[in-house]
Amino acid sequence: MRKLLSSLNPEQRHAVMHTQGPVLVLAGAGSGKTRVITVRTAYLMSGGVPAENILCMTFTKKAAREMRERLKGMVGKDRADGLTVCTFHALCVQMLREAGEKIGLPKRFTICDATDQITVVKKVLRQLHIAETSVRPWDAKSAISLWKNCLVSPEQALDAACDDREILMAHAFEKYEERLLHSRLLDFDDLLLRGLQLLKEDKASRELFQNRWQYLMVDEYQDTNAPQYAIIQHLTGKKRNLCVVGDDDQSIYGWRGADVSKILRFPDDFPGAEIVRLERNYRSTAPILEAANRVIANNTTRHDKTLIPVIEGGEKPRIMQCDDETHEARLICDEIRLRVEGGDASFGQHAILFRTQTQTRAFEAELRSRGIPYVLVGGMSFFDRKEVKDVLCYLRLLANADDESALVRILDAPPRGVGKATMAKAVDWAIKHGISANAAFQHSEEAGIAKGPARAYSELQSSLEVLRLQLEEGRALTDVMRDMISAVDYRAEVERSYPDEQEQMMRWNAVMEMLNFSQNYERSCKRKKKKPTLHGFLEAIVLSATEDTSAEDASKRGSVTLMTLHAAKGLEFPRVYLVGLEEGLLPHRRSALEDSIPEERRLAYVGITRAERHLTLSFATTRAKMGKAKTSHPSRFLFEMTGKDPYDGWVPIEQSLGFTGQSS
DNA sequence: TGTGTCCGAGACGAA
DNA sequence: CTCGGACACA
Repeated sequence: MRKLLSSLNPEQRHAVMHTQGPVLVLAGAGSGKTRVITVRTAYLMSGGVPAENILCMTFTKKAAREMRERLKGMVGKDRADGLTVCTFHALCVQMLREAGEKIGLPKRFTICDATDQITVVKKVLRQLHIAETSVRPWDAKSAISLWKNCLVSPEQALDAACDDREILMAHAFEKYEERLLHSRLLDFDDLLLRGLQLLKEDKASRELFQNRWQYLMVDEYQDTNAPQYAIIQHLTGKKRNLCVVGDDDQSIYGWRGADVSKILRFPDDFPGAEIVRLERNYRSTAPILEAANRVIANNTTRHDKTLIPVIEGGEKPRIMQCDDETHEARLICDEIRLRVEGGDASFGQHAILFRTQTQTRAFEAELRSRGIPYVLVGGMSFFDRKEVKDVLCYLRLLANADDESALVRILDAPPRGVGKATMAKAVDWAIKHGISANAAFQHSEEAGIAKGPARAYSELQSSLEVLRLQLEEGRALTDVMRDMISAVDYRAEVERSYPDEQEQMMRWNAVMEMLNFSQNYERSCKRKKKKPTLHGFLEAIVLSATEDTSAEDASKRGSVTLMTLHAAKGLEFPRVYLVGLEEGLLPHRRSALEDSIPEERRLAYVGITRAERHLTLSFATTRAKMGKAKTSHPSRFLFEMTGKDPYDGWVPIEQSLGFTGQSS
């Protein structure tokens, strides 16, 4: 422990050793904020605080995983296992599973993801006779989510609506909530809202959890939104043992209702709070920090601070001009391969960061064709595959027969004689009577559902019912799942949809891979002496808390990391490629309309400050949009960074390859 | 009423 | 290029 403490600077040490009462750590990127949390946790434990009484909260699962890894290294695996290190959402699920019935939550709710939200939104838009051309489902989903994350009710949203579009979306919001309720679904935002409701309304639960988690730590506090903030308030009991760390320059979740002012208000919320500032950057070289400082200085409303480098020397960031996204990917992948083959670096030291998920495609193709190992973070690429989603939806239906959005998805995969006309009738009737579509099928005749489809539907449900009973009797999840796949004849769907035999094989392999997942889940439950349940399995997947991280991390160590800037926050890599620095992409096209250029700038800042030694910024002069090549212009952030026209300062492609630059 | 195919519009970020 | 909706056919 002494060794850990002596590795900190005086300010960090102060924050670590100030264990009683509220502490605010305000600091720039790379100044060791997260280190404060982890060492503080170890310090608390060395002082006799049981691991079970410590709660560390993060915003992304990646950050949670990373933090847990670091803690394992400090206090050992066994003691780290007792700690609660998770995202706000995972925390809420835990609380709700334990005590959700206290606030009247249905016992068997299912969590739904963004795709399901869109499904539900589409349905309510149709119900309200709103054309999808006037209100795009995706936009309505975002608006609803933002409302919920700002603790705005449908009524309040309607009151505050100032144009037709907002009125329509507010109406959709109201219906959306109804539909979710009847499907026994909770979306991600509900997890926070219900978690908060539980803490607020049920005194016993509140005291239970306050007592359990006597020491709270929150990473990236600048990203807390209203429900998360209120959850922290309620969990922090009279003892007020709360330590938050954050940086206003890294606030990148405005679209999720995060409010930077909360970090500034902390001393008012928690009078007597100890405030610690960390200003020295231990992560990056001076030239990289200079670029970061220059960009972020263009934001006007911020705490004026400059990152002070500890590491001296180092090479300047490079700017790379490319013809198009394929060229960009090719150059970067070639360079990575050269570096690794030359013994200069390992694959695991490289990260490729981008603004949008669609940018992954070109990189994945190039990496794969070179046989370079890579890990795609956050994109859930495996779970996004159609066949995997289908299987998951069957599982959801198994867990919750009322789950409408799962039902819609698999009803005709494979076709079984009940199609969308029937489904529409069932849903109409369900909406009219305030019940689920599943319940409406029980009243087929009244709902005007023809005999044939009605029978086909009940055949589906009864074959699922058999499996449900088997689960209740304790049959292993993986076995039930295997039977389910054959009971619904999913193989037929794979064969029907993909005439190409090789593709068929790949798709079917992915389905089989799901069985491995459930087996791993069962195994990890056994390790933790928990009972494996279908609900638990689905939650592990939707929250991506799949405990099989050791395998993932092992492979990651030797792999290039591909991720969005949002996912990259809190992480660091020796060699970073920040790609697609173009107007319309970073800053994103939408940000101009929403008046959120400063947030885009912070996003760029986050990207730059991930780099430890080498930073490469790239832009393409043309980029394919919707299958067509469009001209792109270099990002204003490149201009801000260099103080001159990007075209003037870029490193020619020839030089960016090979080993022309000095290496430190 | 269910299924197959063609065509047209379409992309932000995380849990 | 990739999804989902409309439309034609069974």
